[in-house]
Amino acid sequence: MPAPGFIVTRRRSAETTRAAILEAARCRFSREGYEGAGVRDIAGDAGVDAALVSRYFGGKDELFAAVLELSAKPDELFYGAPEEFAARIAALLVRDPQDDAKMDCVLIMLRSASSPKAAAAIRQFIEARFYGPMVEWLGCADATVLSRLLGALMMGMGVTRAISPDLDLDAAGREALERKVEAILLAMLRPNQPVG
Amino acid sequence: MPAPGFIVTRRRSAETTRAAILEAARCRFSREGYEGAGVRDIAGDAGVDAALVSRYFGGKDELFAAVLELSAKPDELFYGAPEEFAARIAALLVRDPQDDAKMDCVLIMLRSASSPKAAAAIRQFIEARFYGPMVEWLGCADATVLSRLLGALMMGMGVTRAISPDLDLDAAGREALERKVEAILLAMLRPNQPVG
DNA sequence: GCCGTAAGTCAACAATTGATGACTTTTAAA
DNA sequence: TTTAAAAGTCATCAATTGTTGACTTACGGC
Repeated sequence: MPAPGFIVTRRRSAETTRAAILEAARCRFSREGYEGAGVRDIAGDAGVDAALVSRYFGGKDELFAAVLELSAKPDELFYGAPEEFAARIAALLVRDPQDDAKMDCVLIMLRSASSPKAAAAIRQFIEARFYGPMVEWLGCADATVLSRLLGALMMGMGVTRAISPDLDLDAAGREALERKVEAILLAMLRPNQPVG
Repeated sequence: MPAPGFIVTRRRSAETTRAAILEAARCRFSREGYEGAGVRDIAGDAGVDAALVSRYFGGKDELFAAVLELSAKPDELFYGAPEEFAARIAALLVRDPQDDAKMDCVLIMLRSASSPKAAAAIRQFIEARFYGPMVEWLGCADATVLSRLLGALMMGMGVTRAISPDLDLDAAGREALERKVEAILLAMLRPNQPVG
């Protein structure tokens, strides 16, 4: 806490502010999408001038691509045995707080999918960093087809929670939904077993 | 085809142009979302001046709400026995052309969910015209919870096809995916039967 | 045929957007 | 301490947004 009359100011460092902009952009993009998030808002959150965004990243497009690259952590999603995967992802989709960074890439994708400017970056990112690792983890013959099904449920839950974070359910309802999501995920991975 | 020197012009009618604006707006909103679709674009598609949008509907917000109200045809989605429902919806989600009006409400919802301006209208619409009829059709005890699961898969497929209409699959892959979606839908509705 | 009114057009508005170049401040090496 | 480059700020640009008011055109009852 500085004495009265003094102000706290961050030490000037290109790397630090670059990271601050990236973090603020990740937050804004995941909440408001590519179109909705303004460069001034992002810069404001990062505590820097809006001009620095264009300076450091070349433009909003490149910033968006950089955020996608940053928030791409598929190894945090696709691993483990089917049972463990189903339980973990179900908890992530239903229970986890919305601002959890793990789901950010999904949120960013779906919130920006309708923007023509972001579409190119989105498509490339999805294929390389979402479906790709998913298919590799699945490993089975129809992995590509199956990945669309899995991805749809994950993105769909993302949309649903984006619209209303508590899913318009009480605690018991969310608990029940988490069980259902877990069962369905497992059913997708093991098509020959009952869901119940 | 009019002779050279003559132009075709629509007969002046408030009702007709109102409908034309609504149709153009439905199309644009479902493709570009609330923020992405401009009033000038919509008016251009409808073949009228942009000023008429504000004139007839009061503003972009009200136009959006009117489009939601227009494209709300839940009775075209939620009916039939589980087997028939699963087959029909699977075809709709995987096979149908993207510009089919039946899925427009889903597309509009997900493409505009991130816009604060449209969020209020979206939430109200979803509850009243999507989850409501779905829960009523389901009829079972945990219908509300189940509706979130069903809705998530439907919206997720919508997002997926919004990003790449052909799902990045060949014809055989789409056929296989449609079977999988059908099986999963049925599994959601009948949790005690195997998926295979 | 005339004319009031509804329907449509046009120009312009204020606000916001992303981006740029000139300028000032800080930093760290010499 | 000096100084040159890096880092940050500011004012401003051009484009686009939704919206409004004044104007012009076309329709239908008299």
